[in-house]
Amino acid sequence: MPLRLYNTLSGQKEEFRPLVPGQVGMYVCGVTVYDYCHLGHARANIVFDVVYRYLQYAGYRVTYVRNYTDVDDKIINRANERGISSQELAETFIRAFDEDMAALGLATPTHQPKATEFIPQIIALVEKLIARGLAYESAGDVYYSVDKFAGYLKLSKRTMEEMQAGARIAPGEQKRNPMDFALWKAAKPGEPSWASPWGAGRPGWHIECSAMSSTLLGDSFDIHGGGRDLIFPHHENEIAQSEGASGQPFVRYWLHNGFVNVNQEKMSKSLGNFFTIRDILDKYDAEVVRFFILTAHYRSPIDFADQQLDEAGQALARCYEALDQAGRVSAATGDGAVPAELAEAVGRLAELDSRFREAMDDDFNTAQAIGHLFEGVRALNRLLAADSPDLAGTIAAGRETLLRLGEVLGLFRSVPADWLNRQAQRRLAASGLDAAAIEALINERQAARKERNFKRADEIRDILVEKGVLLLDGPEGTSWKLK
RNA sequence: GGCCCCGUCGCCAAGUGGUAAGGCAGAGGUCUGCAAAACCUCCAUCACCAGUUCAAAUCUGGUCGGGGCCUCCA
Repeated sequence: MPLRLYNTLSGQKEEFRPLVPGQVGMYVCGVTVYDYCHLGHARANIVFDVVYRYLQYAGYRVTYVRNYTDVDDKIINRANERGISSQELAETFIRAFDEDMAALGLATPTHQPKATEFIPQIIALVEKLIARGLAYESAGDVYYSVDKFAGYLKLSKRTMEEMQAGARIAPGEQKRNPMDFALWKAAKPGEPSWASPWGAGRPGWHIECSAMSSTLLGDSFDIHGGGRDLIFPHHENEIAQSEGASGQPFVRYWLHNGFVNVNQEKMSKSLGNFFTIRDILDKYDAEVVRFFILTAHYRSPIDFADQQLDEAGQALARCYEALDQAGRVSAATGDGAVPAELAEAVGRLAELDSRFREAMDDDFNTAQAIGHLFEGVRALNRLLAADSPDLAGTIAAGRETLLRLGEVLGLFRSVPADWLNRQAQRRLAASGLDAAAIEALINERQAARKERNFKRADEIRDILVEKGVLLLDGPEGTSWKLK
């Protein structure tokens, strides 16, 4: 079954046919580096990380470009507030972004260009747009003349009339049409600037992406991604710039991820209801965050709530428990015979890869793919419960499959026992309980059990249960975990 | 105001014409001295109304409810 993906441009799912068979060029709008990233950035980047991983798993050679926009009004303003240079500010937050993405387990893109490294290409692009009559200079600024580009608003599917209401001309701007947008801004005192044919200045917002994508991927490429909120104006303007300059179709497939909501409302800086990635990773395991994000389809909104993250942690633990158990099964010694009642479970595991691909081929339906992984986990647990040496080979193969598919989603990448242990530590720290005191009670209970004083043993269990501590009696003694 | 999206079990969430995946929580059972984990069994007719169709959660119209975009934003 071919890969199908939802193209914002056409408004429907389409079969994916890359420009060059077997290869994919993909550009994702990164961040404007003026602050720490929030959960919304985490979602966008995780979603496209999975797209990147899956395309590779499906056999494509992928060139993945994710940019840093490191020159912009917001950066300049923030830098001025802090009394540092915008370059210094940008570098600080580029570093922070890199750390956050690494913490979330993202694969590194093929290229991570910075806008300020592409100033010559940006200037050349603006010159080309002027030469083609699509842009005009006005008092040191250069604006894109949107009514000269026939395809304008084809991505956001609006009309100029609909947009006019919200269009504004900011003080100091010399636009012919309120909808025109700046390609180049004349330098004001104290701003970073570069020499250009129109005097000292700096790029406008959208142009850097057109310049970087065409340089690194060509005038036409396969996939362009970003958050929904970038559809207008950012991506619309990119299309106008890139297609206006090259005369070629810019992007074949536009992919946009949905928002992260908090209490049913969009999380955004203007509403002040955002959580930074750092805030979240302080409280939750990075893989739990990734898992949570991938349990919803990428185009749907997701509502962030503690309860959801806790449940995601429980669910992920179920996977790691099974992987841990499966990893402990010693090498096959039997003849590999499968009892009839386990044939279904074995079949599940055998089909897992194709089911997973089927889900992912349907517009990267990670929610469904994860559903299949859980069926795999159950099947694996069934085989483990049978406790038969004959099944060791099958269990090992099933475990390998789960790990391989998990890797495509960026999941199951820890040593299971380590992950489970880390979770336990994290919860213990959060609970404020004293591990030594718990251990002491466990020792007392062990002594009681030895004397077959089950009354006292159960009392101790009850005491600990009340504190949220569960005792686990195993062949190698008693361990414990938090409820 | 214009345009658009959504409303599926207690919670989360797939499914977009052929009779409801999965996770969490819950109930019963197996296992266990007792527990936990695991396994087995059970647990929804898809906001409402009216249509189209042999057949609708899935299509059409309407009602109610929630959200987004139109301005910087993943």
